Amino acid sequence: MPVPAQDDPSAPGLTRESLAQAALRVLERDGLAGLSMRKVAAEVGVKAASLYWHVRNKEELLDLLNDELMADAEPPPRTGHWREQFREYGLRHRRLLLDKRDAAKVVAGRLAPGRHLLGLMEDQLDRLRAAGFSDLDAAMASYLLGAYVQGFVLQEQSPLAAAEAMGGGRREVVAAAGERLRALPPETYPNLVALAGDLTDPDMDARFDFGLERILDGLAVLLPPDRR
Amino acid sequence: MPVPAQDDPSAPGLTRESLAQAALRVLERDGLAGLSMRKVAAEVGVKAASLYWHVRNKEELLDLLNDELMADAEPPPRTGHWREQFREYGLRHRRLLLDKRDAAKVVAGRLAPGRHLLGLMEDQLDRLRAAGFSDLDAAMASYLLGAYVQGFVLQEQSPLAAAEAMGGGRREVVAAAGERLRALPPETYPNLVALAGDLTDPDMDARFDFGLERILDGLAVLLPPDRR
DNA sequence: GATGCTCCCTAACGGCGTTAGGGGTGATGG
DNA sequence: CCATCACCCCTAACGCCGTTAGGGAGCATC
Repeated sequence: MPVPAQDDPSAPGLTRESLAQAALRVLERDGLAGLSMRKVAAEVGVKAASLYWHVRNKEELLDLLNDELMADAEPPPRTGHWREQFREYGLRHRRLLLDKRDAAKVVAGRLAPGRHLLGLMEDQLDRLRAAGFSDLDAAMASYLLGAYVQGFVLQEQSPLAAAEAMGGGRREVVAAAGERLRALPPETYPNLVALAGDLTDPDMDARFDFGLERILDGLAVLLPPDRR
Repeated sequence: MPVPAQDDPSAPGLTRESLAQAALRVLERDGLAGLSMRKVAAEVGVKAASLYWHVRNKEELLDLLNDELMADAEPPPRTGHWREQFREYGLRHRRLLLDKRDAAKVVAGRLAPGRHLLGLMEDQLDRLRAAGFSDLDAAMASYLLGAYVQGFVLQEQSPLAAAEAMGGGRREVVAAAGERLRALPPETYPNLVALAGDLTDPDMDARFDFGLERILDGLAVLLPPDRR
């Protein structure tokens, strides 16, 4: 059988980019735990060992995937108050991580920023400085927002992972967590029992907004009053 | 809750707790990627299959490890301003995740809180309510702090993972990241180039404090002026 | 026609999580 | 005193994984 795979007539041979896109398809289908070199290879009609011609190892492929995840990101419109723009950055970043399956886990603890993210950081820093933040404050604020979004989405998606492990959807898992809190002995955990409803409120949008507004309020303090 | 003796692998029977402690030792020695059922079993002088008598699967062992990581946590002294106490909570949480290798990755995206963390949450909520926060705000604030700390430490530890992959220590990796930023084309990335020093400042304590103070400022706004 | 580069292959290594099924040990109870 | 049975660990194996060694086909260059 000397005939090579026929799957894509426009295929220009494998590229690092086409590998990243294939990895993204596997990620959305099988999740991060199901993403293997063999599956990515099969996705592009090739055997696993062939990937190592284009990529040093799996870690490097995940770096490419990391950048690919940011490919769709678009900076918010450059109009209105800095606060509005910065908030929109946070909202879009979260939305991006939520949209692709396990995206937060892929991004988590990865150092290399990748071209797409670099562009976003550049733009964000530019706006922060224009808003009146000092160089150091702008750098710190950017890092702060990134840490919050990443930590939040990571926690946000954890019930989803638990949901597919056992039966049931996301809502059932969260409701079960609430029941577990309510079932605690009230004499040793009075606050957890009393606040079980608030702690397991499934409206994650509102919860994210809460933290985002707190951060925005905290950052505003750094500006001279006339620029807040 | 039985508390068995310290690590004598042969004398006592295995318990879930001794497994958690063994897993913690393997984690500190080999990191999360090197933590396997076979190694944990060897750590307690047993074969891998035997673990499945005490634990449903690896995921459940990681849940135990997650709780074990929180075992040393102590709530801050209950004196002084709420702000001081809440800040201390953040500092201690970060310190805990930094102290044990890969702790942030173990905790990341894990749903089950575990006994130790439940106790801390209970205490933290109690203080927030005592400080004057509404039930909902207290729950939200607790979640906000958790998300920030987790996201921050996860990013903070990523250069460390990269450092052990290639040669060099943490500082060299961070310095190399700074050089990479400085080497970008200044006409398309003027802000990244200009702020390279601030963005890769290795003083992570200061960077963490910055975000923490912003969050505290943001939370203070929610209180009536006389309780801030 | 030979050389050498590119890009994919087969085959294999050691390690992984997990399961099936078996054996020994000690308490229980007839 | 012996049968039973729950407990706890074992061997062996399955199918998956990341990664490497070495080979071969196609193609451009000399």
